[in-house]
Amino acid sequence: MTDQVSEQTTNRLSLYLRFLNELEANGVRTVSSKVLAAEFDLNAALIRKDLSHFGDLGVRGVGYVVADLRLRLRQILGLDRRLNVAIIGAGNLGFALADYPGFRQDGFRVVALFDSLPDKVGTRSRGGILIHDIRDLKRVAKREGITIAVVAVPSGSAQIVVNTVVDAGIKALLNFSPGSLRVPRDVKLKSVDVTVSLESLSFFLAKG
Amino acid sequence: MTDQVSEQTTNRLSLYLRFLNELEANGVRTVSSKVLAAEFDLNAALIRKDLSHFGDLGVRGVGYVVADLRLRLRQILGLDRRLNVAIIGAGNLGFALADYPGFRQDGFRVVALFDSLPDKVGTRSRGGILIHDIRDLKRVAKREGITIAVVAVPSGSAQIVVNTVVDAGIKALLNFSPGSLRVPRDVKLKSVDVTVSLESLSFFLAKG
DNA sequence: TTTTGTGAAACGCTTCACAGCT
DNA sequence: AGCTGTGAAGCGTTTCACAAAA
Repeated sequence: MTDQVSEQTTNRLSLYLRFLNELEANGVRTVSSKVLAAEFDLNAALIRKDLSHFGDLGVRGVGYVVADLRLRLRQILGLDRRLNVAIIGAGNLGFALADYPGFRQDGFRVVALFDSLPDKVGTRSRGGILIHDIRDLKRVAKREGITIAVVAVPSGSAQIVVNTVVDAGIKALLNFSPGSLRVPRDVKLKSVDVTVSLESLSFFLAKG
Repeated sequence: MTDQVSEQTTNRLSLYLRFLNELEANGVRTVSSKVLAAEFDLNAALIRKDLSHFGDLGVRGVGYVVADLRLRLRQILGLDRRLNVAIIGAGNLGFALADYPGFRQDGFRVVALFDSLPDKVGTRSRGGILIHDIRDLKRVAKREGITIAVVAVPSGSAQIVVNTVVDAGIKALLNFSPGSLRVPRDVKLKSVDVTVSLESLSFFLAKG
């Protein structure tokens, strides 16, 4: 078990977990790979393969016990502990993310905002998150136990900000700035590129 | 040419285009697949394959003429015309996206916000985008020539909103709400799931 | 009988390697 | 000589199909 798990598999584990949360809330006891497959428009064998990476989680003839699988997935995804998140960039997007209620549910806690503008430093988001000076990132990250940084700054300063984050010892980054960014191999960078997504939609429209 | 182009290829075309914009601004005349490959940490053959789907865009012994390739990519991606975008959900994220300056650059124009809350309808975003009643979506979409909708509403109302968007005749959707959504086969739905991204980072941290 | 777990087959994407053009 | 365009090989992911378990 736990050989090498692909990114696509881990992304799907997240989706399964979300659905299991719903099922448990609705009092559903067990669920089969077939039901999961229907929910996500996937092949049932794929779901069984995804889960089989982590041991024999199911029961033949029955399916998966919702409560057990849910707990196990939370463990696998590392959600069975607090994850403290910093948001870099106190612009519109940074504020929106800082106050996004979806995070709290899943064990993520936004504990600090960072910006370089003196006017912003010391003030708070609507939700009450304090804005720190980006120069204090390393110190605050240590003190607050920040393990994930969300980068929401203009593309011009993205690489410098990423370097600062890496230097602060943070190993996991979610980036919203457009453009190519470099990180050391032991650091994980995930990027959300809204322009790329929109242009992909435009391509779809253009080709009929 | 133009057989079946994968999503991954179209996503990369977007990246190439962004870099070509930079190169042209810097007065660079030609670029090779090798240079593009270095910029994006890809294999040069992959870049040539991506581009070869659309005809013989390069010159042997020389590379690609920056200005020509840039124009051709804009055409291929359908960016050689105005693309009018509606944002559904006038919350923090909706506002942030509505006023995001990156869109305007690429030919995307956010022409309307929509919400269901009477207090919001009739007011404007900081950037001046008018908030319409979601019930007027079909009418406004027709009038304004909206071809892309960005869905930024709470997950509970996402499917209903998506149905409304589809009913308004919009064929391309970018969704920011978590959860599975259904659209007809002739409609393209792209989803950005921030929770899935964060959980994927958490998995990375958890496994060391 | 139902449903999992899993080798083997199928598929799709990426890389290799080189012919062909400038 | 340099670089593209591309068939073939390589590789990773998904699907098939079935033995094994409840």
